Amino acid sequence: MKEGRSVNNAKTFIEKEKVKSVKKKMKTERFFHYLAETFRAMSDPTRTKIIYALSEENELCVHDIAAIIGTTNSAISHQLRTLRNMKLVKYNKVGRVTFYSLDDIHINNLFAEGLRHVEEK
Amino acid sequence: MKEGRSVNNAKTFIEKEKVKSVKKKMKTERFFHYLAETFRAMSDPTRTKIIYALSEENELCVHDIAAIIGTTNSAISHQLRTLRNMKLVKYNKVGRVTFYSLDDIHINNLFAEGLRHVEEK
DNA sequence: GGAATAATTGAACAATTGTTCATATATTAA
DNA sequence: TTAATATATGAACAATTGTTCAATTATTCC
Repeated sequence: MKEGRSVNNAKTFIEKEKVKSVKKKMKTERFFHYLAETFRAMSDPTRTKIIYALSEENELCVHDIAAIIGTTNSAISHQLRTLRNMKLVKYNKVGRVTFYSLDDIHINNLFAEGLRHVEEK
Repeated sequence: MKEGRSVNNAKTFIEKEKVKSVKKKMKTERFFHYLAETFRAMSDPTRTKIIYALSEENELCVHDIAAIIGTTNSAISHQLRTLRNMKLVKYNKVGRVTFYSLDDIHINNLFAEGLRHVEEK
């Protein structure tokens, strides 16, 4: 029998034990902020397009990404900065061309899991 | 040898074949928007806390989530609506108490992949 | 019925976001 | 050196977001 769940003499239905137990397992404020920021980096259509393109082709320059998505180099460059800051992409400069790719296999996994979810909904 | 990559007579370094090939694989505008929205649903610290709490305890009422996180019922209720709209959580109403839980195993997987990424960075 | 509790909702507000446009920096070619 | 190309960046703008506060709805207890 779970405490607090059934009608009882308490003023509220708060399940104190559950609250206590989960509270103990909670991570730091900083952790949740960083986790949220990671998801946020993937939360814009332009950025999901960029990530998808990179997941298909592995390495692309700014100009090509803009051509694929059909927008300006500037918009792509701004978004790549966001992805760079959140360490979702890495880059390799060759002459005046910067080639971008997904940072590591974890990003591929995380993104693939999102793809799978959307494809199945 | 990759076309367009080495110095050539073209005016630009755009790799036309790559662009063409990735363009062909691109999903619809709608798909990328929905994918972005899914990640966006997980892109706020309060919401990552809610999802984390639900991943630890499986079923929690609004009041308990607010107690765990340390904020108001109203703020939690607003955020739960966002999560409900994006089908990340489902609910089960018992009397005047609404119990929330993660919608399906895919949400658990997606969130767990995010956790793993952050824990390893 | 009336009081209390749980949750939801709407309005309002500051804060953040993503794009565009113009400009700047860096590299290459002539 | 000068012109062209590739990318990056700063300012500005509308649009969106997350919280708070107050009010509302729904249910239970007396």
